[in-house]
Amino acid sequence: MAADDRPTDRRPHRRPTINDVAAASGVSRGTVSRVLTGEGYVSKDAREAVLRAVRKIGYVANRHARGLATQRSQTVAFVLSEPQHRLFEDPNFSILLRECTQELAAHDIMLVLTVAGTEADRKRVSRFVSEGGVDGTLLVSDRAGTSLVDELLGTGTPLVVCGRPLDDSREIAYVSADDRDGARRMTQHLRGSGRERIATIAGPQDTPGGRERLSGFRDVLGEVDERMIAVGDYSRASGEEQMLRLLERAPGLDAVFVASDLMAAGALDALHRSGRRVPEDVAVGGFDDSAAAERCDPPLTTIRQPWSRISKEMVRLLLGMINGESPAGMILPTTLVERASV
Amino acid sequence: MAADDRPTDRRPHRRPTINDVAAASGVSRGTVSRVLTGEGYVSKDAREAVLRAVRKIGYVANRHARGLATQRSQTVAFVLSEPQHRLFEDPNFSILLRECTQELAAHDIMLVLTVAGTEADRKRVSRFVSEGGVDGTLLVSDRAGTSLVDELLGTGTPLVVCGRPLDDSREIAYVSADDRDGARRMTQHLRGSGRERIATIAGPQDTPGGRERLSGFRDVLGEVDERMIAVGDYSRASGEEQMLRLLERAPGLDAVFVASDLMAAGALDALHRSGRRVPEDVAVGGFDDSAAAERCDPPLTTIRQPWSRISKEMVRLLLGMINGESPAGMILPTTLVERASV
DNA sequence: CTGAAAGCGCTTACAG
DNA sequence: CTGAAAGCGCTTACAG
Repeated sequence: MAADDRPTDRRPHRRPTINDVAAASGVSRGTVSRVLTGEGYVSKDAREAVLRAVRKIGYVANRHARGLATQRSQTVAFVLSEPQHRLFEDPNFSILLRECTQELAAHDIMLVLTVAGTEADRKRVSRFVSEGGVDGTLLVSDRAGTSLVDELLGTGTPLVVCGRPLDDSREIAYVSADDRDGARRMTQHLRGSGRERIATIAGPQDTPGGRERLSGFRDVLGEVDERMIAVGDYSRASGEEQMLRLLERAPGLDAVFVASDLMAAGALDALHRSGRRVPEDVAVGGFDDSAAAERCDPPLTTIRQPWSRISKEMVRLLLGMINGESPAGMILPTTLVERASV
Repeated sequence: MAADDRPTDRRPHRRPTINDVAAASGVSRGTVSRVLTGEGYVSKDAREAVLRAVRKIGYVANRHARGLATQRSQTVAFVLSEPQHRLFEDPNFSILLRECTQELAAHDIMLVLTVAGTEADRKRVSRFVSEGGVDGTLLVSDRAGTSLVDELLGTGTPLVVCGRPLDDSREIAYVSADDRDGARRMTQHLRGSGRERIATIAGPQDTPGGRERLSGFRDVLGEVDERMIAVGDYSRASGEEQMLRLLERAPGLDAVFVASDLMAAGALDALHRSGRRVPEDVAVGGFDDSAAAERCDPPLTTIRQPWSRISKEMVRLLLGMINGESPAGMILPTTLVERASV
């Protein structure tokens, strides 16, 4: 490559440092730092001179230098341990991410998202955290049982999990919707609408949500015929599939509680195809109140998770832990959203 | 809060440093660093002693210290400047993200994602980049005209944009599918199927893709009746809406090239509702080959963008620039995917 | 209110 | 092949 093949200003021109600011404003480095961090007393004159110099030379503090000196990165990781496609399917993640970003921004903390779908990803993420890249991490995962939680915990950095950890033997901070109570509510609602043969399509039984929602269902109905219980994997396709199985095993069912809206959408397809009218022949209750719920035909009666509140509490807990507080678990109430499927 | 309210090991126990490793392995700090970075010569004995010590005391290098010394963060940002919901709607982003993560991982570089939907977000992201938080950034945005590009460019850190920048007056690196040629291909395909009254629902005209695809359409048809041209905003709803407008203005149309699959899905709804059969009465061609394309009824004939290749080239360009190479633009070919809607 | 100095934990020529 | 030392760019007691 010829020398003049490279454009004029490609050479890595030196960024201004705090020394440049000090020189330009006629004060010491210490004083510059004090006005920038807002710590300690600085005279009005000095402050103004510094600020002017900063603006003039376009100074921005070096993140590594600051991090090294303060032992803080002012950054928090939002890690998604789900296989990636789920992130993009589930609108809940979107809300969670937005809310957490805003909440942290209010504390002048940067939020970076990392995806840890594969084992290699997980390794990289926990190394990133160990290295002090972030002050804490928010973990979003249904499979809280994976090694990631352990690795993250092992780094010694504060961790808050979204959703109830499967293994609660350790002292781990989390925020979760009250899945069990939500499931109870919906089941009661179905029964309250006069239904008597209520089935369920539960979520995966290796996830806390999957288990809790099934427990809630059982809480209300007591002893239930096992043929009325099917288990899906939260995907739309599995909702369809399991609905067909239920119809085969219990053609007379008149209601079904489906543990996620996405599966419920699949179940609706199956019901339509089998000639059932919803809600006339079969009532359908979902869970999540995702965007898909409204678009269903008929619009889905479902359980809303308080995502906004969940995000806020996650951030609050994490910031607390970063400042030395001990971890805690929080369970937040859900609400029933009535539409037309029951 | 009582003193014993805090659990036993909450105090921020000091992390081992390179000095601890040096002490434990009986060599100097310099030597430890050499084995860790892989630079310079180190005797086999020394290397093994160091590695043993590292493992024993669980040493992980401090990211800030290393970053300060090397002036590199070994991290790249993946910034999404779209309003967030789009990320979660568009499966293309998912692919792009996964591929970029993998590609960078091969170079031992961490990828962090940040969302810059609001103006405040954009400010925070560019500050993050200015501070040296990352060595370069991959920007995913259709509205490459926003201030974000300028701000990012202004930081002096390497930047590669996904999609062709609207304003190409600056020397900016980008990778894009050949939108114009893709649109040409599809239009030709529609004409090749015997259609004679071909309309289009274009994308937003303030996006490069929106413009290019319309240009491609025009390239093939030459002078076209402006009533055959509608403009949507890439959303499903707008596809439906614009299709209805087209049908009103040109009831005799027998084909429509829709600039995105999502809009095409909306257009299909409108066509069905108006009693048109697809493809018998009206042929529909999409763009993107998103997951939705296959699920359409009928499955959508569309243009596939080479996302995997795009990701690879973006990373390659970025790493090159980080190492001093000059920016470049790349345009990659698309392919026609035939399904049942034409 | 402010300067001088030590320190954060690494890397990297430079001698040897 | 390896140690001693300087340096990366900040922050923060400590004097004054």
